[in-house]
Amino acid sequence: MNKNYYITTPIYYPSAKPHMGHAYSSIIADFFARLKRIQGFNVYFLTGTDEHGQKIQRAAEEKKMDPLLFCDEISKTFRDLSRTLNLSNNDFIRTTEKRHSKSVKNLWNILEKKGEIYLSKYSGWYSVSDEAFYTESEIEDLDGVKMSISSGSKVEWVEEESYFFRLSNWQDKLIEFYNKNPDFILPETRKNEVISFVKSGLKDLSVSRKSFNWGIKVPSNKDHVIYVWLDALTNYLSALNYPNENDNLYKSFWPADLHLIGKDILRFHAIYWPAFLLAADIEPPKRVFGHGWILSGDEKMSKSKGNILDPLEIIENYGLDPLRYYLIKEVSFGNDGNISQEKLESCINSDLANNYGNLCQRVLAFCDKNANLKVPDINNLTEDDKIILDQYSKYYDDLVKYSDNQDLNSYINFIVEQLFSANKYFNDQEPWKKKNDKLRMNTIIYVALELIRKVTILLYPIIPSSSLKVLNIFGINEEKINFETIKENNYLKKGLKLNKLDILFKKIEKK
RNA sequence: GGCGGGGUAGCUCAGUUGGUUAGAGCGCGGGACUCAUAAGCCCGAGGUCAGUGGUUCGAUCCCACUUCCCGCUACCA
Repeated sequence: MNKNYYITTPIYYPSAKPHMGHAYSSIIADFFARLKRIQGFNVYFLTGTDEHGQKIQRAAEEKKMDPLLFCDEISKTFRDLSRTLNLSNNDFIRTTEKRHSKSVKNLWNILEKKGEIYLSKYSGWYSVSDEAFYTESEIEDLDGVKMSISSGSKVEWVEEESYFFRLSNWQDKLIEFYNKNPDFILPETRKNEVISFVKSGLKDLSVSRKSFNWGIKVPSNKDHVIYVWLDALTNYLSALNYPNENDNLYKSFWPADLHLIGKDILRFHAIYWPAFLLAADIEPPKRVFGHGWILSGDEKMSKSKGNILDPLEIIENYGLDPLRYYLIKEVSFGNDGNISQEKLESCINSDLANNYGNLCQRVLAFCDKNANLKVPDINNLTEDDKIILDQYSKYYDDLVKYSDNQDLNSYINFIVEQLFSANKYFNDQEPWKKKNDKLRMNTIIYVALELIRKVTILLYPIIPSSSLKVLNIFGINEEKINFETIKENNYLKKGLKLNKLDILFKKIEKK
């Protein structure tokens, strides 16, 4: 059985500072990376920055900066964000690195040698900011300025020699590939879009530019730089030391298990990328998941509307784990999600402080007062005890299935249910009325501690640092977290001295 | 214009391979308790499951049409 798992975020385009969308992609990817790790997988989790292209070149020129120095600066803000988000990434790749250009050139050479790339001429309306050509019908004239109708960005007439990738040859093979791999594109609705686009006919794709030079040079023709998307997508290979196919990383982790991306870059990942790879005789990734956008009050966040929720500000004010929890819980994964500060606060108070945090607190405090803060010796388990403890083994296979299907919402719904029932259990058993029945009281404490241990393991991928604080009371550190142990009902050994636990999540005072 | 997804409680969303009283969380009203971050637990109010028609013994779920929202895509200009 292959126990390796390779997951990637998009590499971010550093023309602007990080926003909530970047944070969301990264947090979700980190969730799956951590979840797979505690399930025993050897996980390779990659993120990074995409730094070539005309947009970057112009932005650097405006600041009178060397483009690489310009990228250094902004790439660093993304690297910092990874740390702020507590990402467990194994690598951070930049497309300006040598290992990357080597990899891209190699892929290019293979494609050229196989006749998949040819030199021709392109003319058309080009938008620098969109990095896309538009047909006459896709642009409009506003006061003498030509604009793209769809994106509203300025286009200019470009006529230049360009290399083309024979995408048109791959139409049928792509359809065949999608049919053979029905879960290659998720969610389903995105897959439908891609397939209908491919079926409507693919044109050869321009894969080089002569009009600027901030990029990787075409090996056989220094007048051209390689199209940013062919460049960028290859990062997923470069990080594994491609083209060294004998390298351990490459052998272990390619093809990628999951490219997690936003729906806006689906076409590149679900059409161009597998086409490039198939053409180069490289196995395509196993899955591309296009998640939705994070919206603020039903609208895309924008400066003019003043509804921007800046991830750094939110984290500063509320903490990282609450943001992670909120985004994972409240956004219906795959769909766009509306977020707001009010909802975040309500989520922190109800779910994290009152439900989970208080559960830990009440059980620990009770154990402290009545069992010297040690795992107590227990009596026989009652039916009630067993039923609640066994929920985890009962739904174990489902939980694994949710992990493999990126069914984030079912996964967290299970957790929330368990939190409610753990609180209910403690309530119904009324251990504070069992002063005359120490054994029963101890058993209730024991069961409650086990429940906290189990649910906290499930919570770890969502709120890693808070979960670790809780697992620490049992002496479980990050390396020891094992998903399978949620099936055990007697993991905690009697007499184990428990560590104290501070308040996990402070409630937000209502204004 | 074509294709796809969707319109379910005040809000955010589940769900139903068609079957007796349609679910959760939050919010709201009431109750009993006290180990706990005045947390937790119990009970309740609240929905013509977008509209109309059809198939069926029976439709929120299937079909047709209408309407609104979203995504992908085309054409005309």
